[in-house]
Amino acid sequence: MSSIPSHLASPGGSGAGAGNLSGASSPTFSPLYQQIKALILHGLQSGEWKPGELIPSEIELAARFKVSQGTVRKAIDELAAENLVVRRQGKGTFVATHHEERAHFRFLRLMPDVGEPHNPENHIVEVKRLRAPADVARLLDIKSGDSVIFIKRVQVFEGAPTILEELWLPGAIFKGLTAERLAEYKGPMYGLFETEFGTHMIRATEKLRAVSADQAQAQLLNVSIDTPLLSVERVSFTYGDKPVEVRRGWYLTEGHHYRNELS
Amino acid sequence: MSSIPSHLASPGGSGAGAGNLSGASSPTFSPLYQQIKALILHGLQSGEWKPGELIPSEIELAARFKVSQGTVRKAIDELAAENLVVRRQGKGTFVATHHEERAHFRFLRLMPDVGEPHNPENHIVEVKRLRAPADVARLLDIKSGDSVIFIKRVQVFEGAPTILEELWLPGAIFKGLTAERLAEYKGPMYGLFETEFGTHMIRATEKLRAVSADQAQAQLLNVSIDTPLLSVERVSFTYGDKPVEVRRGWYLTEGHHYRNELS
DNA sequence: AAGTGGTCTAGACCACTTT
DNA sequence: AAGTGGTCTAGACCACTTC
Repeated sequence: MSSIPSHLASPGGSGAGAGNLSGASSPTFSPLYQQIKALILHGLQSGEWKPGELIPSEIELAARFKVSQGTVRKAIDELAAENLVVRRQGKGTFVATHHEERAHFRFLRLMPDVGEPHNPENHIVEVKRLRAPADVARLLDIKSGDSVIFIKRVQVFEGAPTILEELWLPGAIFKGLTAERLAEYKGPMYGLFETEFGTHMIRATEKLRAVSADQAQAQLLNVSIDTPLLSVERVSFTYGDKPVEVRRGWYLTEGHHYRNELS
Repeated sequence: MSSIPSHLASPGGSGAGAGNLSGASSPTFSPLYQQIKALILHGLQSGEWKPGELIPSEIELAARFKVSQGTVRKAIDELAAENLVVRRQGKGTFVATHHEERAHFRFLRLMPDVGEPHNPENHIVEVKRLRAPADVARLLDIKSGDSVIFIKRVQVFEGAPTILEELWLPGAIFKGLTAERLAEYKGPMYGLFETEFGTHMIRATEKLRAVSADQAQAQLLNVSIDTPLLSVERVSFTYGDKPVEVRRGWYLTEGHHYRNELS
């Protein structure tokens, strides 16, 4: 099912001079490598190459798209910079996956104040289907009242309950997700989403606040009411900037902190 | 500091071991463009080109370093990706500066929940010299007891006190910094550091926690005691990963949030 | 030995800015 | 018109991995 891309309208390019400026209005150009990038992105989005798999070599892509290897290289360079693919010298270029040590801590920012980061235990508190509240629906870009999966869980670090999270997932995508499947799954939840539901998270936005633990939160985290908690509201996106998860977390930050790098 | 920046041109001695290009495999090698990047970085660090200034063109740098323009380009690409320089087509490549709208919100992550971000008013509470406590000294990579400048300030957004900050700066670098100068200065403090003290921040690490306001903090922020505050501990670095600021902030997050992008 | 990504070069042309 | 960064090409060679 190799889709031969339609002709790329290249403004530049040496040799065959296709570059035209004489047209009255040239509203949009994009560089050739951006068009190539979009084509590769489409291959990722459509599932032509799945997470963990090898994509065609630069030379092969260059031949397929009828451009030079250097142009393919620049396209892949950007995809690699965005963590969508991973280059491995001598082996090839792979679709990024959450089933890697490398990706584990990209979305888990809570670190122990001393010592090495550890993988949390996962305690599922509740899983149910319900109709999306207005605020969640807006964030997920679905209609208010559409079916969503609601998950409540507690993550335990070294025996201490530390993170309480509530997740809302679009029911249309995550149909069939059960508490049992979640409970038995080892590793990051994004790995499960990727493997079982074909939905690969690529980026997220977060809003952080300091709040006081209410009665229910205090009980689940085994602290007293009004303990300060770090509130983290996350919206995660898959290819095409499509939102696929709303996650509200409350982090206990005694002995842990949320790390961030500014550059 | 004792090197002569203007004679980077001769390839013979530059880089100490970076001499030949066609070199056989040696224990340590770095790609040419990384060596060029290091040389340009040295020009930035040594003050040969100051923030806001134009650096030599790619062609000129290529001639100076005796490499191709493409190699210089790749070196500058990385520097631009790290926000150390800014490329402007048709004009040239400029040293990054904090005196730009563009940079203003790179280190100010607190955003209003609704509406556009606004520039805060700056209220200096206290400025004094003192001896570095052990924890601050460790973070600043100086000796405990060395002179540091201590600054306490409150930032006011739209009339509401929102951020309380305490800064520790190495006395050796920020000699002569006074409350008056701070109070009268408009714009981001990093702009002042850059212009008046020749110290340009390039990156920072932060640790975030949720805490309860103590008596003094509550009073300065005009909230009741035990109000949850977002605690932000920042260490800022200049060229060469040298720490030059420790900043401890307490953010009021009612009506504001700390935004973060994960990718 | 063959295939992959990584580096480096040289040259061409384009888009943008200033002179 | 001249200079700058931006794009694109073609070819060479290197380093790493696998066969």
